[in-house]
Amino acid sequence: MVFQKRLDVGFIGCQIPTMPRFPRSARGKRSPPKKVENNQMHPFDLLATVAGELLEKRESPCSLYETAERTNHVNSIKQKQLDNGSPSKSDIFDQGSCDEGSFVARFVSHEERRAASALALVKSDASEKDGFAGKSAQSGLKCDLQKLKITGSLKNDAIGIHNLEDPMDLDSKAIALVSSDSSVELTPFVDYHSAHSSSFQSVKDGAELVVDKDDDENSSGRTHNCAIYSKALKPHCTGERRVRKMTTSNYWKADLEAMNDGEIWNREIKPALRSRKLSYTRQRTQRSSFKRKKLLERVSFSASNGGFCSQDVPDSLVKCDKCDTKFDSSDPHAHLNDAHGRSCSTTDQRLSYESADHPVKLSIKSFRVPELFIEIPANATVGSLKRTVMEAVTAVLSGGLRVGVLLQGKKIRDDNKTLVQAGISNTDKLDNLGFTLEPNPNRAPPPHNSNSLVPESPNKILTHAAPAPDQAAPDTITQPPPNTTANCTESDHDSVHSHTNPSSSVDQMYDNSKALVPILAVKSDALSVIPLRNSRRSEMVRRIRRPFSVSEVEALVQAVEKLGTGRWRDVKLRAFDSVKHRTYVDLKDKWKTLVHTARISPQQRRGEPVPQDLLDRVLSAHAYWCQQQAKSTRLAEPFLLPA
DNA sequence: TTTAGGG
DNA sequence: CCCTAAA
Repeated sequence: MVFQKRLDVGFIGCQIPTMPRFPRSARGKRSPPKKVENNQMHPFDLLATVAGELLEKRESPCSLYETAERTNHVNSIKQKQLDNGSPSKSDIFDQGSCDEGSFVARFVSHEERRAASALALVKSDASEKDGFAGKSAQSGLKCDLQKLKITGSLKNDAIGIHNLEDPMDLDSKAIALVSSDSSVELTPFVDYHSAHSSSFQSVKDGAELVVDKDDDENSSGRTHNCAIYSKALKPHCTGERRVRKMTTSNYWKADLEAMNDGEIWNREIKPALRSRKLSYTRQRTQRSSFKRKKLLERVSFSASNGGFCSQDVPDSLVKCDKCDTKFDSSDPHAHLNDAHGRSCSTTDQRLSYESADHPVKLSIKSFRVPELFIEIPANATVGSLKRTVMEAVTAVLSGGLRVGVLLQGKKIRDDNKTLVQAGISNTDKLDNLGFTLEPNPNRAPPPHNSNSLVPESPNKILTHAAPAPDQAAPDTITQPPPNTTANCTESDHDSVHSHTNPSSSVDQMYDNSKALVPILAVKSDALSVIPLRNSRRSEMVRRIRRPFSVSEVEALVQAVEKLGTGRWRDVKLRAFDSVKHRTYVDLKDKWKTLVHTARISPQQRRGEPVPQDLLDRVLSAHAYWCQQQAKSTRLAEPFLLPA
């Protein structure tokens, strides 16, 4: 059985200037690299990367050069999406509401309107005391928020967000471009947040999420989750129409639930929402994932209803002082300006820039991933099919991609053309602007977890379905949404290639084998760039979590009762010899947790409950073998015994 | 490679 | 689950 499908990826919005102009050398340094943890994150990486590239180019002419000197004056950035009719509704952030280092993410839903969401990011750096000090000094930890407005264009159905942060602000904040790969690069950003706690609260209609100051990662991560799954990873085919009608939060929640039968939601997200404190394990797990998601979100949220907007704002609307960029926050139409008082972005889509000096703003509604060629036994389970598809997608996305730019169906190959020359700066043509993700012919897909992937050609991935999925291992997040393949066929060409942004520079970046992800650097004032594809990194994938089933526990207990607690290799061979994903270390760890579980009250236990009798056996066996171990130790080293 | 433990 | 020092 062969499947050949195209998957739609993401929803990315970006704004790019018609001409690149920011020297990388001027960017800040990057943070130490970290490993990637979930292979399923690759798509995110990819998207984040692409978005990052695009975003990198979005600095407005006016902001680029002043960035350096102004950097210290800006301490926070705030993005807001204003509700169409009631902007005040989304005005939950104000300077006083956020402590230093706070991170605010929120989603605003429009019940009636289709969807709009926004991510408000607020950050401040304690180390930056300069210009910011003036305002923040008195309030101590309060951060000076740059009010950025985002006006969601509700005309369209697409879920979208206009990312209207003032380019200037971004610059000032120092956008760090990092490899999505290495969570590391994210460090500046992430660490910053992790240093603070964040609360996660749902507002009123439940469609609004606020992540404020706190162990960010969790909360923000959750938030990002939606970004990732709903806008990036989730294939369009799931039903764009349906999606559009959902509020952002509902959307991602539903999305998560849909995928893997809600496993992610139930096991990861929901619990997280319920409890602010996650086990270290979970935190770690989510951390890296969310970091990436967070990055992606930063950029992807700029996507709007597939719209593209740009407009000049009268200087009178802008009050620009040397240190702060200000604009009327009450105005539903965001007006951002740079130090020169020039408006850098707004929401009116009617106007467009024709001049090469003006930035071209666009949003990428979605990316079409390269065609996948999958071969899987007819008797394979749906679950395995899902995994297979996911693996294929992951392999493709992580294997190196290029971005192709299509204008009115024609591929723009000349990377050196300016957007103006290519006709991309013309608003009218933007509707016909599209982006595609293409396998990078120069890069073979990286080794993957599943040995089932076999790159066939630059455009195809031949996937051999893994044998029968092991029943003990529940499918997890590596699976794509259930309806992925089913609906993919429907994905209309338009939705895939429609609006997007043009950027001849994108290709160049990929040519350089560098992928960038924009993040708001906490400390560095400059932009940092980190190569995405660390040859090695892609290989380092954190294993997926596979909770032990009761039967597995039973087998483990039985084996340990027989062999003892110090012979994990034997236990493995005895009881889990055929279960490849359970290593002796896993068994040892599981035993450890079992012992712990058996010692705590039932109320404190989480996850699938383990029969008490089993736990009793665990305790007795553990006690017995510890005693045996002690005895043998005593015999071996009698002199070490206490008198 | 295995164990043993901390993270 | 990950990471690692030790064995």
